[in-house]
Amino acid sequence: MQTAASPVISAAPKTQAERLAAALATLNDDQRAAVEHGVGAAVADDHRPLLVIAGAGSGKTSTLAHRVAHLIADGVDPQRLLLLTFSRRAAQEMERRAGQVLAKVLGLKSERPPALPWAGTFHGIGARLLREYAQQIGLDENFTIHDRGDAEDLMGLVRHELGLSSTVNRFPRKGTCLSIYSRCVNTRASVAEVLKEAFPWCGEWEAQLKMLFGAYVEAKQQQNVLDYDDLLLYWAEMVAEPALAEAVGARFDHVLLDEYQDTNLLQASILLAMKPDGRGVTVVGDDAQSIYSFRGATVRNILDFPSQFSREARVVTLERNYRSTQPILDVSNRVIAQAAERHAKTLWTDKPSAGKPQLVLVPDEAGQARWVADKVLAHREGGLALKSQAVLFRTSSHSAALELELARRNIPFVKFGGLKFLEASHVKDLLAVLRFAENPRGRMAGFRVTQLIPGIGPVTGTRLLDAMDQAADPAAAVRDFVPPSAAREQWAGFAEAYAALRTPSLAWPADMELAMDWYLPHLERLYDDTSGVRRQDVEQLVRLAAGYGSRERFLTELTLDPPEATSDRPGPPLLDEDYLILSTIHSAKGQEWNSVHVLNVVDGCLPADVAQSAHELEEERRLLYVAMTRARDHLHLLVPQRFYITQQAVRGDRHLYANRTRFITESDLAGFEQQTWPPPPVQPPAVPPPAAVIDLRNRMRAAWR
DNA sequence: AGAGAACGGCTTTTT
DNA sequence: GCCGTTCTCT
Repeated sequence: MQTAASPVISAAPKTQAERLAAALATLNDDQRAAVEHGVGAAVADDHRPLLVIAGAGSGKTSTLAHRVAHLIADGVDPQRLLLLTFSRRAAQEMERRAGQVLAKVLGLKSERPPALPWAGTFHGIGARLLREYAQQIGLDENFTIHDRGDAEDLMGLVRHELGLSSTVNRFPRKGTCLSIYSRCVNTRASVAEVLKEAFPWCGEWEAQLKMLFGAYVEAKQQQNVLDYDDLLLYWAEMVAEPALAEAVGARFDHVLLDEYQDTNLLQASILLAMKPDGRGVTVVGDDAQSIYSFRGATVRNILDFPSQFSREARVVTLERNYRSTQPILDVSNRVIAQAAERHAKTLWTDKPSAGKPQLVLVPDEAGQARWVADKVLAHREGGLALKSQAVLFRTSSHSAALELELARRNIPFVKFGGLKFLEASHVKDLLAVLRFAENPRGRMAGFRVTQLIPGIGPVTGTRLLDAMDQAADPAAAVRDFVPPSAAREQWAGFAEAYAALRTPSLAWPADMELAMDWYLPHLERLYDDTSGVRRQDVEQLVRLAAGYGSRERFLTELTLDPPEATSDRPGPPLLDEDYLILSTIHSAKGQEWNSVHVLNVVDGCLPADVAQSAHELEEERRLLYVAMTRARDHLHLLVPQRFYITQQAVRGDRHLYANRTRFITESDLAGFEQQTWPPPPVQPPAVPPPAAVIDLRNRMRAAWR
């Protein structure tokens, strides 16, 4: 993006105005329009909200970072700048990039550019604001946060207590119940509407579900816990009060939101309540990349944005792509061109092309794994670091065969998405100990901890929690509790550890050592065959703990932003080590690599066979589009022709003959270099069909009859 | 009665 | 590999 060397650039700019001009010169006209909107004396009276439609690879992050830097250089206090991103990783990246621009513009040498204290995810910022305003909204500021697993377990418990687990016709499972509840909250729709739209097979249970959700909400309140949805819901309800909306809104001069296409109605209502006239609001997104509707996100937010505020928004569209070659854009554009409703745009580039993307037919998943591993190594020979290559897939399990192949060939990799570190039961165990100390009223954590002690089962565990509900001093209640005789000895140790963890003078991360000392013997006993790796995870957690200021911060931030890669491989790779990226398409959002492989580009995988409605299928199309547009120079789509189904044990192993994804039509094929691997034999060997099949397997069985 | 072992069924994507 | 149910042992 650097402009051609010119005499003006050759001398370092002296004044801030010159440095600012130099920074802006690196942007194209549309990007510059987005960066400068309403900033600076000339246009300072333009208070329209700003919508930036940013196509894939159009320099969105750079544009947003420049805008942030520009605002700060113009005098906006970084404390008064709210930057909402989709993930914490994205927030950190934005802070880093804005910092770089700022350092240049302000002419900083060794001083650090100002930090962005209010950059984070919707959920993370929500948690911070709610703790700060807790007293004003009748919340106990020491609340703990339930992750998806905890929330499901609590839902399951309430479901059981209401007698819904023993219904004759099966009542929806706890995970389904939570999904329905969550969708109601995030889309602001009634149970009836959500059932009709998204869970038609649960339609008969509307009345019971409402009762269940009421009891679930009460249980959360009694235990002083919030779930993910509550972080948005309480925030939204808070700013629905005019006085609080005014107070919270006035803290921020500018609100910038990234990935707006993946926000839901609840999030849009928060934004609207905080900034009803849209002044200082910037949202950036691409409706063609909306892939989170299963979480309640709606493309309507971005489509309707221009007319939501009391002032009409200004719309800037970024269509020039700086990432991919034209042949990659051509096939990607064709995939998305079929989409039903969108802000129409066609990406273009002047980046020189390096041949067509490949569409590779392989016999099966094992062949796919071998082909990809070969190609990855070939690219590395050609000078591409492993880190600049990625393998993307729709579903976490799709990479299983590839992971085996990579391990076999000693190709290091890190996998993003799928099962998280935090979902491993031993990690949950240890965190539950800390959470139970942080919030003694939290029954999910408490219950989990009690079950670790031999001789304590569900009944005794519940009895303890009931006793603690009545008690003024939780540690004393634990100490005085009389467990069954089988658990007497273990109990004393637990009571001691719990009391230590509740000591107010305890200085983090000493808690972590205490909790680990108590937990490790239980880990050895519970997971004797796998305790080695699990122990490493626990140690990893202890190391992680030192990076946080307090127990509360550690628990909150870990829940809201869990480490993304699991460590069943040897720990996080060292920074200087090279490794291949494996990622679900969802987790690949916003990223780019020099070479991208997409696995299982077949009907049933992409689109996933669970996607049935027209609306769901459209989202699958966008997923493929997102995957393809991650590639800079090389794109390889893999089509295994046979697909083994091992999960349905009913009939043993079966395989299906798969078809190329329906999103790439016959006429789209011209855009690809098609390859079949292994190459068909030059002269097909004429193997005559056997006259009679000799059934060796039967002989083997017969030998024992 | 309550704890713990054993078995059968199912598995998208994530803050 | 995990969840929920059923079976068995103390």
